[in-house]
Amino acid sequence: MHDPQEAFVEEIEEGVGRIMADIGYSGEWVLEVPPEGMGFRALPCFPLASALKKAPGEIASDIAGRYSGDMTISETAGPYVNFSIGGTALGRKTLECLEGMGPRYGSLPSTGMSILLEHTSANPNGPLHVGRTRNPIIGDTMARILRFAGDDVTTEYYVNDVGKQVAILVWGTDNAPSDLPPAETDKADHVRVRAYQWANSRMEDDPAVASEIESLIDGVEAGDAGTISHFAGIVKPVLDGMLQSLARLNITYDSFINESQFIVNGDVVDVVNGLKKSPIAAEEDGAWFLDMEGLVHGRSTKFVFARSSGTSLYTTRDIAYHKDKLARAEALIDILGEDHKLQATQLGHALGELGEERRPEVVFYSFVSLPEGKMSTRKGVVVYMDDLIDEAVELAREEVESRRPDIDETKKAEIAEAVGVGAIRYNMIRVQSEKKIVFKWEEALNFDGDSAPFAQYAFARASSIIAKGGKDVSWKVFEPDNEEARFLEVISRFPSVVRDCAETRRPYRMAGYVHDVAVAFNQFYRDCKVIGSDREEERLVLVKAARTVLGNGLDLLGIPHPDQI
RNA sequence: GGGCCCGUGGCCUAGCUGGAUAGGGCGCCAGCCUUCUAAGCUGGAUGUCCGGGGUUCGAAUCCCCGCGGGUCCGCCA
Repeated sequence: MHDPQEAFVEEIEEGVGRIMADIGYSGEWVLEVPPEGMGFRALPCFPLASALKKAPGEIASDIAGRYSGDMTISETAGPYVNFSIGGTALGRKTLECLEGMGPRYGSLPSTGMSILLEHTSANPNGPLHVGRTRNPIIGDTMARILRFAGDDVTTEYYVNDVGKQVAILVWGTDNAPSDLPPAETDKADHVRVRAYQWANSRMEDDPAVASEIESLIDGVEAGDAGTISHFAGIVKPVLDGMLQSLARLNITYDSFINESQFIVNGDVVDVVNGLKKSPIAAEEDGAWFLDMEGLVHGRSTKFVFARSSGTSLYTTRDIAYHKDKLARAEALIDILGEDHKLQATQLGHALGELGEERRPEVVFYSFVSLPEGKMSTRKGVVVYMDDLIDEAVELAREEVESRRPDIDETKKAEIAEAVGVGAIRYNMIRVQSEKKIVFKWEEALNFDGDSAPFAQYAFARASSIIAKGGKDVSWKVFEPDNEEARFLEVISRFPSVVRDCAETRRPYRMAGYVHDVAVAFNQFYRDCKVIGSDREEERLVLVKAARTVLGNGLDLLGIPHPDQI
């Protein structure tokens, strides 16, 4: 019902399993997806050779000879047994799933698992820059995929409203002269980052400023209500500005939680007291730490959780936050930059010391840098996300202007926005998260090939054919010809790709699949005339299938897909 | 000094639980718009899979040693 490939895979696995028992092989074996044109699944027989004391080729032909299935057939190919699906069974099965699932094709049944996924959580001290964009894009895409794969997901933004960066922002906002260079927009994140940058340079020059900022932090740490609400008043507009930019990328959150909460409600004190009881806890000059000798590597293995001054640390608050999250969901996923790797393992051990069995699962990503080096909001060496979006939308706007002079201005603007935003999201998600990205304008603004516009364009083509068909296309199961079956094979992979992305927590693979579908559809478009052909009704169903899968795939990537582009 | 991640044609990238000719994309060259949107399609050139050892019937994939890049090892966040 959900996955057209499932029944075939099961039949092959059962059949092969029986043969393995018959020939007395109890070792490992796996089915793999063979290269293009060699069937549906393959069984390499090399691993069986030494156990059975026979040549792989001989074993392969033996297994192929013994195999029998209702829907699948086997064939020897040297040391491999290749399994193929007889006739058009896969195509028909795919059409059946499409008919049964309709617009939800690709989604998986509910797992009943509640997942709290924390992402972004950027300090609210200025506009998001391109480097900070990778986190929300990975997080939001992951959330969309997990939901589609049946998990019950809540996304959360942990607002750092009490840290040093924010204190610098607050001091700057309170003390900045009125003649600071004005921002190019009136968005609060852009306006107030000027005060933040100014405060940073003042702090470096003047120790008195540094100590004023320190005392602000102490006020918050002490749980002083006045200081906390003063902070909140300054942070709120900045955070709103950041959220506005994220919303433009179709990224929103189910929940927000303030870091200050854990100071105010006493959770941090509980964590500190709990950790002090740990057998690996120790005191040194009035500060408390966990000695993680043997658990972590580096110059120091001490994990400090209480300062000699008695105030808490970011990491301690983070432990309190994770305990809180653990109480709210069955599983936790955090999206973090690779610079947080050590902290994540320290956090895990600390939770263990507090008697917590579960651990947050972490998806790490490497940084996005500029060709000239690291980005820094403080130094102003940045490409702001807002500027990148504006630039992408503007470029898309010029494209639309020259390609589609026929449509009205509102429509053009809508398409430009969709293409610009899509290009950015696609470009940021398509690469495996552990690879670093060097930001280059020409790549970020690429509208050809392996890009969002490529897939959006295919979607629009599909939409336009259906519109031209003139009537509602209803799903139906029919006998596909060769070209059609080839296309349906790509469509049949969607549910298993969703499962793979969700289970391995690798959202970037969805981008690759969407690209494959667009390529397959473009070929189908070239080879198979739809409107006016004698297979018009059947082919319209395939176009609808393409539109459904492309649409759902783009939704999973958070990329808009207008019907015309 | 130590830990973790990355290193694939000029550029970006998939493949990495070892297996059938290393997939894509950008760029380059040559074609295709009286045919459902050419942001498309077809064909072509371009690869010491960072280097060296090892394990194996077989290594881009596993192990060891290097090299290059990233990142971390604060009573900062």
